[in-house]
Amino acid sequence: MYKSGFQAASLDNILSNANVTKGALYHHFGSKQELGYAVVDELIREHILNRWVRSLEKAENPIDGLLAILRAKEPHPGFDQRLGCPLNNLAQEMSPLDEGFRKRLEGVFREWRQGIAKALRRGQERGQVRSDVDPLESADFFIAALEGSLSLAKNAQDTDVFDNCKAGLASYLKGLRTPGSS
Amino acid sequence: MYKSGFQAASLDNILSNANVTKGALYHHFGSKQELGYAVVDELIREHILNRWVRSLEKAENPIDGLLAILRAKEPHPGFDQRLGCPLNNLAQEMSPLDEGFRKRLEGVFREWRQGIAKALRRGQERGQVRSDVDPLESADFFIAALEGSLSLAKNAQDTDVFDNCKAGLASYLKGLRTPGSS
DNA sequence: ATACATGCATACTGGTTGGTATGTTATGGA
DNA sequence: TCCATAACATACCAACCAGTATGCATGTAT
Repeated sequence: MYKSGFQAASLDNILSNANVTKGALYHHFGSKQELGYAVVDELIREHILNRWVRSLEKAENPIDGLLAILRAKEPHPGFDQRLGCPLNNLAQEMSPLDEGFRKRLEGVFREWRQGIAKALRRGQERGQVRSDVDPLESADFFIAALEGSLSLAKNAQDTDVFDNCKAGLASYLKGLRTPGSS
Repeated sequence: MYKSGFQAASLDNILSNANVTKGALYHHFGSKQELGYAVVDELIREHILNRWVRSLEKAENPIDGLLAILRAKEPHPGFDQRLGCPLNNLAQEMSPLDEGFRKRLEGVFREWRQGIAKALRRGQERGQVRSDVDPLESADFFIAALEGSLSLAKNAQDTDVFDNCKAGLASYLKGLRTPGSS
């Protein structure tokens, strides 16, 4: 139940949905908190790395790569558009309350950011990305704008808002290209 | 306690922090939910309207107005930077769970968006904003990027991230200006 | 002064939560 | 085959939650 948030999702609910009993859970995890940490480390982090970092390492052009991920933003199991981004959801909820969560989630954000920045830097070396672009700054802004777009879309339930935001994101990315390169 | 979220903030806690007893609360509100609705309608909505809509109506140049609000984003009582934006916090938490919350919060977002779009349109009439800009699209993207920036900053506890995002936001806004106008 | 409603305080309740104690089954080594 | 341990299941508990019942002031109209 990553619809109602971590705190509001009761263990009994989680357990019955997963067809697991409480004994089994507490045999593997010491507390609900530990379970949450494992979800961050093994599910959310893996998803971000797969989708944004590893995929960009193979891309020939970072900007085309980012645009492609953006376009394909729908079809991923368990990542419903109307429920927002699990990484940001958890971060918003738990960061002010639990330093362990905050540190883990911050780490994921940092890996994400570094992955994009690295790809942009490679793009600069290849002459695909404008040389006056600060890769880290652009990565931060891109992630912020994307997460914000997902947040608004989650709230609005209206595709218009998200389409507008996606258009804005796409044109931001295109503005990073070296002028005249496609 | 708008640090722990609406659900996690227990009534007993809220009441003791406000030096109010349960009898007094339930004399004025029928439920915790009603109290939450009132907070949205009378505190959060008012704040957004004051800061973003009414202030832009008076501005001579919408882009300068937005930049000024952005620069002054700190000193407002009750709106701690490290706790994020109350509007977005509540929206993230409650929108998927309570349609009443969602509708109210969506309304606030819509008024915000319309306020910015209207200001941009006025700027276009005055030749301050590029005429090929879609005001609604730009307003959506700006709000999304801003909320995303606040989210990341809340999580990172690191001013660098927010500074990067603010720089991105500012340069986005400046890109909306009519070329050669200031 | 009395009657009555409004505004507030306090004590309590039924239900839910994370967590635990204890019991049962499966597994694998000797 | 036997037994120790890991893997699970079930029943229970104390703490906490939103909400309520009841009591007590205070103000006001008659």
